[in-house]
Amino acid sequence: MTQNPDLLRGALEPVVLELIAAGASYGYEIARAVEEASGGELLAQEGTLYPALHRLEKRGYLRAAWKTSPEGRKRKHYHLTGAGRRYLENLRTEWAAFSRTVNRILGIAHVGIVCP
Amino acid sequence: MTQNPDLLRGALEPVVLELIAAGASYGYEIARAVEEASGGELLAQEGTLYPALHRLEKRGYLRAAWKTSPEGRKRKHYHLTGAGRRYLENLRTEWAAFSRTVNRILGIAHVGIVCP
DNA sequence: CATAATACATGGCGTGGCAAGGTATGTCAA
DNA sequence: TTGACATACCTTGCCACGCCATGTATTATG
Repeated sequence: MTQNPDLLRGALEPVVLELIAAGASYGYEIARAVEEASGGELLAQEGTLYPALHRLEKRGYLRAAWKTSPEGRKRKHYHLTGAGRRYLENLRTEWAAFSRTVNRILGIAHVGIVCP
Repeated sequence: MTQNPDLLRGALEPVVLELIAAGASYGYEIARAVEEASGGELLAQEGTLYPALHRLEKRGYLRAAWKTSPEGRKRKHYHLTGAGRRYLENLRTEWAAFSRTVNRILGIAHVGIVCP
């Protein structure tokens, strides 16, 4: 697991938004999705994730709604707004360019189409 | 140019160390090297770079020596220590794993050997 | 002689991850 | 039943660090 907090700072937003776009809906589920999607490499601590969701909501990229699960648990469900989808697309582009640049400088394998 | 400070946080150290390992030596030169190596994508502001160099020196990854250029300017030249080389290698590995994971989640092109 | 480029440095601001702690409910085994 | 555990939300304080602004010198240039 990556234990350097500074790495997560640049990637948490796009990852969270991406997973919500992919169907993860409420906080606890999103936290699990981050772990699972990263093969345990990424960990979104609760004290990190919940404030992040609130920020994204406040900025208009997410909308939230309280619902009750079949088992009777209250959950706050998030979904992307239109602005959120556009923002995610921007973050994706930004991250792709950035990681490509850093990889190149660090001499890490080229980002490219994998041989068929 | 990436204008998101949070991205730089996770990558500044490895990039700076890498460029010093590649021959960049003093602050001003390193700042230029960051710009040039990234094709203008990355920018190490002086208020960011100098403290970063001081931190790396304090942690024992860099050693510094004042010299005077042929034109008579004072420059603080840095070079990697043994620990610095090992640290850079760790950072490289960490970054490679991290960026690979995030790229996969964001659905960005696979990292792999480019077709010959 | 003024302006720009070179070269170093620092202080205050704001952001945000993390540790720690808090509240509440459902499930399940002993 | 009770106690432990998973689920599910939240917040506060700490600290690290990038950025902006500013300061100080020296050399080069027009």
